[in-house]
Amino acid sequence: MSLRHGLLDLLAGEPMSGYDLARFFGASMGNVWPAQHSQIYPELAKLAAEGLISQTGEGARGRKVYETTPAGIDELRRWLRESQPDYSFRNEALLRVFCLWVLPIEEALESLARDRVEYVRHLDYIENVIATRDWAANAVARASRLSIEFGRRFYAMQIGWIDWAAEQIAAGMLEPGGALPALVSAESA
Amino acid sequence: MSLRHGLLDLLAGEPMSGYDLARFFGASMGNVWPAQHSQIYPELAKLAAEGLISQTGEGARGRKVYETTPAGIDELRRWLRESQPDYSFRNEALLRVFCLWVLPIEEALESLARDRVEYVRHLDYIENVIATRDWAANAVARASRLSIEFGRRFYAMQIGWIDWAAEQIAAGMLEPGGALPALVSAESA
DNA sequence: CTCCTACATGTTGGGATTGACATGTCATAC
DNA sequence: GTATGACATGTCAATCCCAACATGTAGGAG
Repeated sequence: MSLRHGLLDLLAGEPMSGYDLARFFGASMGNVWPAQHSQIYPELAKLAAEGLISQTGEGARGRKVYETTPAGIDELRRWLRESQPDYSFRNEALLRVFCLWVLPIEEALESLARDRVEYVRHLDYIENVIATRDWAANAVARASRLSIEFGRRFYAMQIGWIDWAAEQIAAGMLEPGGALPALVSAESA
Repeated sequence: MSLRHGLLDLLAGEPMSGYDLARFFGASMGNVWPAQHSQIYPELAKLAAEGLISQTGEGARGRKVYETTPAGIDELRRWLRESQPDYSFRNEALLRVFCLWVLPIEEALESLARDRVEYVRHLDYIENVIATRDWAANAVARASRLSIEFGRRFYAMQIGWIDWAAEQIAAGMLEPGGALPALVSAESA
């Protein structure tokens, strides 16, 4: 039930169409709550039916522009106040690190190196965004600045962590060392 | 399709039952890939049917102990090699920060303070785990050490970030400042 | 000997999410 | 004029995932 609140937030900051949201998600909120257009359009219809957003404009090619209503803002407020956040998270890249011991050292290092490239790319992008956008424009933009700062620190942290992990592995941390003889796989047989 | 690989990894490290896995998930891998027992049991049945794990023991109360087969290890290896990781992630706590501008400054700060308590708790727990467990025992444990280090840095980073964000907000960053007059909600009317 | 708790494994209904399918419009370049 | 690509909205089937339901066992306390 979080997508709807993300949409309410975005549509409170600036009236937008589903198409805009789908693209905008990729660049901003999509970094903390990804969503495809196939999920966004039905959710917009539901929000509109509940009066939490309203269609305030129409454009070419059937474009529908929505805006969060005062009731929508209140719902956002209610959500923040009355529900406690779910702090759990999924991280597939990290799950892979758990499994890295099944690969030869060289491949494990390559895997981490690929992750590193990804994180550096994110960090560069974020630093560019921070330097380029106008973060004082309105309250929504200012709140976004808080979240994007999280992203900056997050990716910087991950790069540091990858470098540490690679160092550990290079120093022989994952070497079999005689452990787990039962796990010799068909491949190595 | 990541749960299955998490299970393959855990059952390669140590033969376990679904019950063990469900509890173990909460303490280790569950931090990067949460799963309920209602998801674990059917997945174990599927993995067993595919020959990627096999039941190697039986205990009291219908307990079934599974172990990853060599074919399962190979599948783990294939997964790491042939698929690229999905780097996207969901973070509800961060989504909330995006929305924090709808709350009075005081409440926004309280919200961050609650998050901080949570992160400190995680960090303390992780530092205890790092100090207590035997991380040299086997390759699986050594690989886990890499992931838990991520957790340590992740929570430390978040605490630093929260403190920064709270400072920004306290300094008036979210103050309306005349912006967004259209967003006055029913509540403040 | 009974009650309670922890152990242990399942199923089921529903909501969340994705990828593929489907449809139609407008602008521009050729 | 027409082909192409970006714009724009939607649906559908399948999967993922969770909360709740359902069932039964072993051990220990009293």
